[in-house]
Amino acid sequence: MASIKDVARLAGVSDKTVSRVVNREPNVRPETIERVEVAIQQLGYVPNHAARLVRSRRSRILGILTDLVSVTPYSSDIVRGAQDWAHQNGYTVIVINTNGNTANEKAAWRTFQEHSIEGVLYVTMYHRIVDLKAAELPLPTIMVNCKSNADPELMSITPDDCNGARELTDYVLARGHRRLGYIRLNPVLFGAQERYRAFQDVVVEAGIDPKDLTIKIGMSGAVGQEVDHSFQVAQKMLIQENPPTAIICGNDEIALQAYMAALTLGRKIPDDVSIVGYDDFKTVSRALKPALTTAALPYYDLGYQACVNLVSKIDGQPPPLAQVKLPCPLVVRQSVRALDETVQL
Amino acid sequence: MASIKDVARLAGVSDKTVSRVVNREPNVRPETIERVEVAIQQLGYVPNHAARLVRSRRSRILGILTDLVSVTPYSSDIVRGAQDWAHQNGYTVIVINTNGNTANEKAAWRTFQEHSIEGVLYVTMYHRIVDLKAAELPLPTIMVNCKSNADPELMSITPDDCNGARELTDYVLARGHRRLGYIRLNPVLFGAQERYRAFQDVVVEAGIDPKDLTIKIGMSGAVGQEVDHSFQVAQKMLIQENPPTAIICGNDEIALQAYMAALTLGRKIPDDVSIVGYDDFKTVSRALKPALTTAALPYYDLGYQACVNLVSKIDGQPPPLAQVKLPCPLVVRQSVRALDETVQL
DNA sequence: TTGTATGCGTTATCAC
DNA sequence: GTGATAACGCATACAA
Repeated sequence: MASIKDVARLAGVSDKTVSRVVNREPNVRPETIERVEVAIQQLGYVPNHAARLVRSRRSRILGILTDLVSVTPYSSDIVRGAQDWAHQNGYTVIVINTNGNTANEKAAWRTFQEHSIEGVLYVTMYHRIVDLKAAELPLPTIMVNCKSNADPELMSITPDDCNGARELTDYVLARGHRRLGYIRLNPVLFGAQERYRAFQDVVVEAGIDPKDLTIKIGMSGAVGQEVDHSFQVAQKMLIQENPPTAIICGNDEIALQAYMAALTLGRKIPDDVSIVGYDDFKTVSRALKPALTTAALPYYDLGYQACVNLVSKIDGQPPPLAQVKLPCPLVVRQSVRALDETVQL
Repeated sequence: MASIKDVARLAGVSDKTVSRVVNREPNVRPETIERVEVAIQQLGYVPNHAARLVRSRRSRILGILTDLVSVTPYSSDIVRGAQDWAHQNGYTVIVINTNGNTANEKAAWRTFQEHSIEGVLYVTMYHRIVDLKAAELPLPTIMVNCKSNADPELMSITPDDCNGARELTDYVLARGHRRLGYIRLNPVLFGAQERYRAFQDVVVEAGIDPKDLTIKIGMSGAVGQEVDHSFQVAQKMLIQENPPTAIICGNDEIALQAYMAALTLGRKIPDDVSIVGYDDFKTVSRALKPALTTAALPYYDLGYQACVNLVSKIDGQPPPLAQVKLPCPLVVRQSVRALDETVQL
């Protein structure tokens, strides 16, 4: 590999002048720049990041720590968002997946330190609570899709499951539904709790009769190996006396099960029963017939915005807030029917 | 950050001795090792990768270049497989997503060079042909999920779509099906072509009457923005006179459409119609009722094995083969019915 | 506008 | 076994 000295020799200038050209520093005569650039071209010179880093201490590398990527394919959009921001802003990214294993996580932090990383995105694939403390972390860190109750100073960025679920429920109610089914996501998940609580709040505020509510758990078990009984749950719901006119599902995968259950029973969606999901897991939500109305998890933006906040903190600018929530926009498709005598939204 | 010198001073030894301990070189007295390690602990010393790299020229970093991660969520398992191998073997990985954009790709190669990367995994999210030439690449490279017709020397590792499709078709035929539907994946995709050709070959070899075959295209258009008409196609197939007893789908997403179509028409799977997919896209294949019989794309292994082959080449050991194919194992679930008078497999 | 001296944290070489 | 010294490729500070 050609070094800065080779370029200098070929261009007939000193190392420092080449350095100036490469780093676009001022005070170099245009014709010198030209000569240097020709030499760079000829030699195929590319600056050596390591050597640069030894002196300058700015690595322009961000670390991303992820846990269970294998389980939730779409959440890797968090990583994509972060990478996009990074590359648009001259940063490079090192991603390390721990598989939720503590030893791996420890090794990852060490690797980050070895590479003089400037800051870390601590990403979980499920929205959850992780009780880290800033003081225990060796590098500036932002939690993504998770947050710490132990340390309110620790920056975090999470989806606003609560508001998303409110809007979704509001939407269903606004279309005249009063007899509701709710199939809960694994209660272990923080997002599941928030969604469910929001649903409850809205339903109480709207004065829905509790007797008109059928609430069941669709998934349970440890994260990554849950058992899914939402198909059976949905079927039971549908064959009961006075079945719900709309079923709100904890996420899109449950909604898929509800679809299968309804179709198997010969029910039409949304004519016989309306269904909504959550996540906007596109391979499901867009593929279903009719396409699924749901709330979109802002994975990509989570990663992108996390970088913005993290780097602004590293650069010493105080970030707007320690705890940021990103909206989960309602995605209206065709799976909810407006009941008679109802004003269309 | 503590440096090797700080450790040396605290331990009362020279820099070089610390270096020896850190790198587990021989010829250090055990008690010296002990003293040094205590000092390392106390100072929280972590070796500086950049400084190390300036001297040693071995970065132990691998680069991964990906194209359209956003479109095919599961294919990011390629990256996961590669990362796992890397971390198990003391390597670090830098992933750069180009979004299929040429300018991004050029920038990525440059970034790789700046970081003195040892080798590159050129990963495509769809199985396809990319006509690169080894001589034009600045770093040792292996193509993953794609290959070059332009340069047979260029290493590649791809899924064996051809054999996977053969096995799948064989499986369906072995269960007594003779009237077959085939819904093709986007013919633009190389994998789609291989799968279709294999299907044709098997069907001819088995002496199936061409009149008993209904073959349609389910998806078309540019990669990443295709139009999906497989739902309609499947419905038409099912309402025709003498409908197929089994429908072979180009992939699992099409299979999902076929399921919806069948259920909407009140057909039972697999009693009225058997369905198989391809890919083993688990959010679909496992979620469907009944669960989908399909062939699994070996994404994870592709990434993992690519690293093995690439690094063995970098280390000067000749890799077994330039062009490696990995099997797509048949995943038997419940979506295919054995017709009467048929021996169970 | 350009060049020189020095040092970053580490490893390589060779001497003790 | 251990240590002194040079060298890696570049940036910083300062001199010319």
